[in-house]
Amino acid sequence: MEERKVRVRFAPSPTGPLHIGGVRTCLYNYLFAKKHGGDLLLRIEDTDSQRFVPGAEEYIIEAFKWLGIKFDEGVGVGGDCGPYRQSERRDIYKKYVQQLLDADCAYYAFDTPEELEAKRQQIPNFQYDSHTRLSGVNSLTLSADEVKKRIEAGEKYVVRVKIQPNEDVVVNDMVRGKVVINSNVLDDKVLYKSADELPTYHLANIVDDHLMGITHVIRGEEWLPSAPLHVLLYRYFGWEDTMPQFAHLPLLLKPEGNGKLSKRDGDRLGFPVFPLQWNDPATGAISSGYRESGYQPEAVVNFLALLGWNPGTDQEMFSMQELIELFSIDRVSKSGARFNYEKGIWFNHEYLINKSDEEVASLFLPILKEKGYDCEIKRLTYIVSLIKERINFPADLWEQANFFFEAPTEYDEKSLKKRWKPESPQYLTELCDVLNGLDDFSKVEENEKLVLDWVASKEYHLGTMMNSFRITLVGAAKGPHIFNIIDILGKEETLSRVRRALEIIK
RNA sequence: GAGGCAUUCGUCUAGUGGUUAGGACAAGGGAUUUUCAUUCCCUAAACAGGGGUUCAAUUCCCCUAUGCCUUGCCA
Repeated sequence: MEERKVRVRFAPSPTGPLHIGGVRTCLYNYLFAKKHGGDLLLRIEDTDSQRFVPGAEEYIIEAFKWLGIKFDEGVGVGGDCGPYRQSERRDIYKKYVQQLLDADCAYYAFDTPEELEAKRQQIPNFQYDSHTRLSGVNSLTLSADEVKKRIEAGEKYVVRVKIQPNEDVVVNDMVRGKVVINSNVLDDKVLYKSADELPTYHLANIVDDHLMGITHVIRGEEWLPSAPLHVLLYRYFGWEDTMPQFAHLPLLLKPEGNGKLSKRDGDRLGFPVFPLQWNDPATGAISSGYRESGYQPEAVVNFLALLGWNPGTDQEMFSMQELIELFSIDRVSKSGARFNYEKGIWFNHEYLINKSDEEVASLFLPILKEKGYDCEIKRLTYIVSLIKERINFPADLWEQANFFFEAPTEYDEKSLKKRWKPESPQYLTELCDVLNGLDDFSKVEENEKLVLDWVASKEYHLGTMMNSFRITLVGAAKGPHIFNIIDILGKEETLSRVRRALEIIK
């Protein structure tokens, strides 16, 4: 077989917001494609007309745009293999369904959902397969005329794949190696439903991957059980020579308890499970997103990349470029990964503190405005430089810096108890005079030396002096270097805060 | 029930037929700091169990257990 250009696809179903596990799947596809100089396509698998949710497609596109994952082809970008929305490919699928029917690899079935449900109730382990298909209402048990009559009368039917019994089907998985399954345990899956004239996932998936020249199918482990069916479908179609290689990724598991990560875990534990905030059009419910929660897209990418893959070194911080260079499917782990969102927070912290003060200041500005304050970017950058290391999210900036904008109106009791001494009022009264004598608060080091020397000459207790001073400015025993604080506050505000505190604190 | 996949510190994971089984997050402790935080250092923490194979198994094989996935006219 000649070397084909790598082409992979991400094929979500527009049934709601994109789950974070889907984001990781797409990321791996992207990394794999770029690593090998190939293409990533976006295909929308909307063959279930029942579950279509408006806005989901736009959401998906916006989410990957935010994350810096670019599609080379597909919905939203175009390409030569379109349309890329399965609902727009009805006619294509019909042709291929017919091919399978003609090859005796599929058959019509008229059993109603109710009849099938009844069988499942009555017969333990019932499945539609080579053992049971002859008891069904289908083109294998009905005469050709009868079948024709029913179809022409508009009776609803489905087309099922006719699985050949008792053959070992081999799936060569890039992550798991050789997986062998006997076709006896496979059932005659529905390939096509006349009700909406659409194929099911299995058929559409194989036809599209083939037509779109997909070389590697990288998807979640939940697909592994149906991979043998897919292999068989390639065989029945006669496309085995260009069948893509499969890679089934380990699942993302709940942070605690059992099972795979779900939306509810996020609600319960307080972290997002979606890349962007999602406002459910039907219920009006709002689900939080990584973007709106203040995560940096680079942090999300980095975090997700390491959940199920690692380069085999101790390095943990990776740019997208590095990930592309280092990524390889054989370093993908086989077992499910618990979703450890605390590590995600750590990544966000790292990315935030690695940003320049100016960048972080620009993240702070809108938050500040929301609080009703404005600030010169230069001054804000200065403030940010003092508190940047303390934050995990941009929103934390306010908590760390609010006292720069709002004078304390009350004073933390614990701090007072520990740091406010009987001599504090006198100390501070005298300190005011000293501060008043300073000509420029921006001379941080110089001022500090002057004040410290003064304290030493008076033989005052430095800790009491400075901590009391801090409480009057901040309202508690916390915050960055005090001479930076008064530099930002300015002489007037500094003195007024001290004086006011002296009146209030008894 | 059936089929499949998996199993190294609490979590994400590295790793090897002979290692003090490594790193990170989280946890605990300490140092630094005029406060808080940061930073730095330290500590505790794992090869699911049982059989083989082998001089030697966490590593290879088998069994068991456990977990997960699938079992829809959803994807």
